[in-house]
Amino acid sequence: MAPTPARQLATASLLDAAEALLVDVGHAGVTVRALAERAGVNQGLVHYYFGSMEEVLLQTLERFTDRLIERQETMYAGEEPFVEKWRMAMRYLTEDFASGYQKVWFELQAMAWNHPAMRERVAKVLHAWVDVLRPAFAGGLAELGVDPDKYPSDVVVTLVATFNQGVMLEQLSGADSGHAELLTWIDGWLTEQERSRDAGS
Amino acid sequence: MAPTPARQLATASLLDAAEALLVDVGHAGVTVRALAERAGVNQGLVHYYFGSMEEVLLQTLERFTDRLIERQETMYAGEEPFVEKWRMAMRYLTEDFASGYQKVWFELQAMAWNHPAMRERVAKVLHAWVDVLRPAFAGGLAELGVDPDKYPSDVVVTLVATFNQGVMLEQLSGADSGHAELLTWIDGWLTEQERSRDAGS
DNA sequence: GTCTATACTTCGATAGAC
DNA sequence: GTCTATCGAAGTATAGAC
Repeated sequence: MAPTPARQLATASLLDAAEALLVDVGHAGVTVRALAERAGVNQGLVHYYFGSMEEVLLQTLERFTDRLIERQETMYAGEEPFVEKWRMAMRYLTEDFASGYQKVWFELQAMAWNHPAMRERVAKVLHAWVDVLRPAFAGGLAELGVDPDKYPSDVVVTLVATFNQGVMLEQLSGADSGHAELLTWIDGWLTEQERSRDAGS
Repeated sequence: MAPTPARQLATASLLDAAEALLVDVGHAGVTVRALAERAGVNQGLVHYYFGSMEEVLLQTLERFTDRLIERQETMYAGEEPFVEKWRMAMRYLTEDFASGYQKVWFELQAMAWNHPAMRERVAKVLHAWVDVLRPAFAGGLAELGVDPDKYPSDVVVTLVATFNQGVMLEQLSGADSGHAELLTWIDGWLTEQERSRDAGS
């Protein structure tokens, strides 16, 4: 369909509303009626523009994960030193992301567990994440003087990516297993690596 | 109510059926009708014994997490050396647990994100997990000769607990970020620690 | 305790006026 | 494109026979 202004406005509002509902009441609460009310559009338009609720949810996942990947790429694309990027990513994980995106992301993942097409998309996002980390860490760890035989960059990347999912999940599930202390420890470890590298050069 | 044989049989069957449905179709598919059919009991009995669907789900969470905690405690309670326990836990995580419990556990967590009482219970389980790991790692890492100033046991515990959740989640979401390689690496690291400890004694 | 029948609600989806 | 009205399916829960 042509992206007429009306269409553009209505679909964007509905997708925004879908995300808002995921945050507030979870994916079970994303119904045609709730969606339309939240977006301030008529119920009939949900089917007029999307055809079905499933399509709304698929496009919500699509749009949201596009942004997720883009944000991740931007974070590691700058010219700052590697350690700064890592620190920024950790801060982002526990601050901005924790305050909303997190819930959207996990509700979408939960839907995907029982929906093959969504599942495939989620898997793609997780892989894309790792693909962004891989080159950044390969260069960054080497620059920090981390021994690649002792701590292979790909192993560290897997650990970091998996750990990230774990942190988000535990934040969402309401458990603090000591993440603040751990992230502080990582921060200290990074500082020490920098120090010993600078002293050695 | 008294735990009559009939009651015992029906409730256990229904809770078993609830777990089976969580695995097969997710928590949205756990309905009164599906539950009764799967358990082979009459629909009316669901309300007769539990009063409401919500109560069924609460008790499903309760019973399942009791088992989760118990299993975790058993795993670290034996007389085997610490490294053996850790290895066993890693194997359990990627083999037995991955083949069914995982889905139940995450569907229950997903329900809990939008349900305060369930959320509290999930948080308690995650904390109980860490509480089991803490003393085991405190003793185990020291015995392995890991420097507690460089790698504080509590930091390692947080990392392991959070990483575990991440592994389970990524397995469920269909992404292999390289967990096999990472777990192999950890295994090798443990072997090396053992070697250098034995050489030093 | 067990079972059937049914009341009541809410869901996704569609038809048709405007 | 927008809106109202409504259909049919599926959900929880309950009443009452057995």
